[in-house]
Amino acid sequence: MANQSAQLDGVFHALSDPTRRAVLQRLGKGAAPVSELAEPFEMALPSLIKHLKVLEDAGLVKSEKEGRVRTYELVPKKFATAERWLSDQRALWESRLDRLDTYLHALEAEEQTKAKRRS
Amino acid sequence: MANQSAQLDGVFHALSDPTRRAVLQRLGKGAAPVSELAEPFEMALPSLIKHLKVLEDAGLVKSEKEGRVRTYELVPKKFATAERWLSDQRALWESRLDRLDTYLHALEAEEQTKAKRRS
DNA sequence: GCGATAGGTAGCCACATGGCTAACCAATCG
DNA sequence: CGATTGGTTAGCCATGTGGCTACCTATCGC
Repeated sequence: MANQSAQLDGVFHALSDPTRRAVLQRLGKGAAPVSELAEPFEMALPSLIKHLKVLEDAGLVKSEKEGRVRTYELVPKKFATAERWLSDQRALWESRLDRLDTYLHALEAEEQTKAKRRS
Repeated sequence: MANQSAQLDGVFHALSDPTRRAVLQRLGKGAAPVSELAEPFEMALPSLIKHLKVLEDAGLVKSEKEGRVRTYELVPKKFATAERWLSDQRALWESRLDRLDTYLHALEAEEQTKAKRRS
């Protein structure tokens, strides 16, 4: 778990590009060689290969070469890094809103007490 | 929901920087003015303000100015955009793995049938 | 061995990003 | 009013990113 933050940088950056997200989406349906991954896009091969490198550096994807074909596949575990950060974040503000809610209810209850005293 | 993809670009890009994630984390505990958000960081004010702009452009955060103080607060709804993409992704490959699992079990069952036939 | 196929490298370019300083508002305070 | 405080704008710089073309390498099929 060394340098969680740097990992998040890489993962989120990798996800911030539509081409790369499309590649991931494709890989969600199963492993595929470079040529197949490249097929849906207009761009030149080297451009796509750069994207694949970004994804692999981020750890979202891994590849292996057999003969002249390199096959890529998803590393689902890595997605969890991002998901965890987001859900931790949500837990943070949700708990705050809960406390706020509790506080507001407490206030309201107090108001009612006062109202009764006044009546 | 116009141009989902461009939104994801912005959100994920905004999340890909440790400073910005730290700011979000801080805002998870409640709204805060610029000066308070800037306090934990070494960097010059204008640099941090750029980060705040990125966050606001991505829609993760909103701000309002009162007097000379600008207060920022979280827009939790926006996080859902990212979370949804990730969980959709996961649903995709999980269903695939399920099918694969089913397939493997089917294969195994068939093998056993054959084995019985052979015996 | 030779040509076709699959991929990879190098190097270029335009533009975006993240940092800075300096100078500039615009409220407040005394 | 004048100084201070809280932000903001402008503009500079180095580096990163995403695209390209051109060329190179390695395997495969015949």
